[in-house]
Amino acid sequence: MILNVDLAADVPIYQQIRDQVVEAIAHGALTEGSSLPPIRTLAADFGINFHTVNKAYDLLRQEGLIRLSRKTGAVVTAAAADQLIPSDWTARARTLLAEAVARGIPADEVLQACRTLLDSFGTTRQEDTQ
Amino acid sequence: MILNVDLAADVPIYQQIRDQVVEAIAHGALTEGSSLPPIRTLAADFGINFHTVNKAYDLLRQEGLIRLSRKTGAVVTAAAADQLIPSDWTARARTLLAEAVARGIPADEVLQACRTLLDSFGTTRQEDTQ
DNA sequence: GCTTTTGTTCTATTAGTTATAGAACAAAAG
DNA sequence: CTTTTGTTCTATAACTAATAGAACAAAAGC
Repeated sequence: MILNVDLAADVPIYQQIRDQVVEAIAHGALTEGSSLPPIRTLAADFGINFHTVNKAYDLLRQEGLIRLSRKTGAVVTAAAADQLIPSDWTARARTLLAEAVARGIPADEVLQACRTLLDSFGTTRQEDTQ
Repeated sequence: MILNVDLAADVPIYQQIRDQVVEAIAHGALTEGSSLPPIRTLAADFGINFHTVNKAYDLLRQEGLIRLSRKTGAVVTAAAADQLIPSDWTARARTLLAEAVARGIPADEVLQACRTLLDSFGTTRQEDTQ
């Protein structure tokens, strides 16, 4: 699990941590039962305050992606199978896809870019650790 | 052009305005040369401050989607053909798609949702105003 | 010419967010 | 009993979002 934070980016640090954990779960780099580092450890590694890491973990807990407890720390939960796509996700996707189309990028290119990204998530799972 | 703002939403008002204009351009409801309402008019319609609308329009101008001038107001610019997908767009798409996959939604369902959204952008253009 | 309309720019204030800091608590492992 | 861990509290500084008011400048319309 390699995380990076960019203190100068316009994305908040706690959001960057949250996003990278989400991507690691999608890639299969983090699976059910995987442990995340203790908040104080991760904060020390990044040279940031532990409250910032705590905020990122708390957000992931609210989203149901990890569970938190004393001593066992932060553990990735099982993804419930056959989930429905939440309407707020669709709304955010609509805005993001519209942005590309409004800029003049052909719809089929946008869809291909999505396909490529989704394909990249399937390539780092247990069976084919490359 | 019908715009709506939700004062209680966690998305900033100026961002909501910007997003809806982007989606209107993607749908073809706004095309090259279309005029947006004057900032004071739009602000009065929503019951918000004109500086907030000004911020949204300024953002759209920075993105190259509209051009602003006194008296002609805000006008939608032509989308440059054959644009490349910007890397920051890909990064945001990666995070959004990863979020769906991490929640247990199958990749093919996510891709189908993207396809459906992209298809919906093509249905309101000049040739087939339904 | 004068008024109106329009975007633009300036200062200012209030409320909320982000990140930091320090202290303390509580549960559980060793 | 100590250490490790998440959790909770107060506090502060810097930044963002939204509002408010004033004023400016260019161009249209009369």
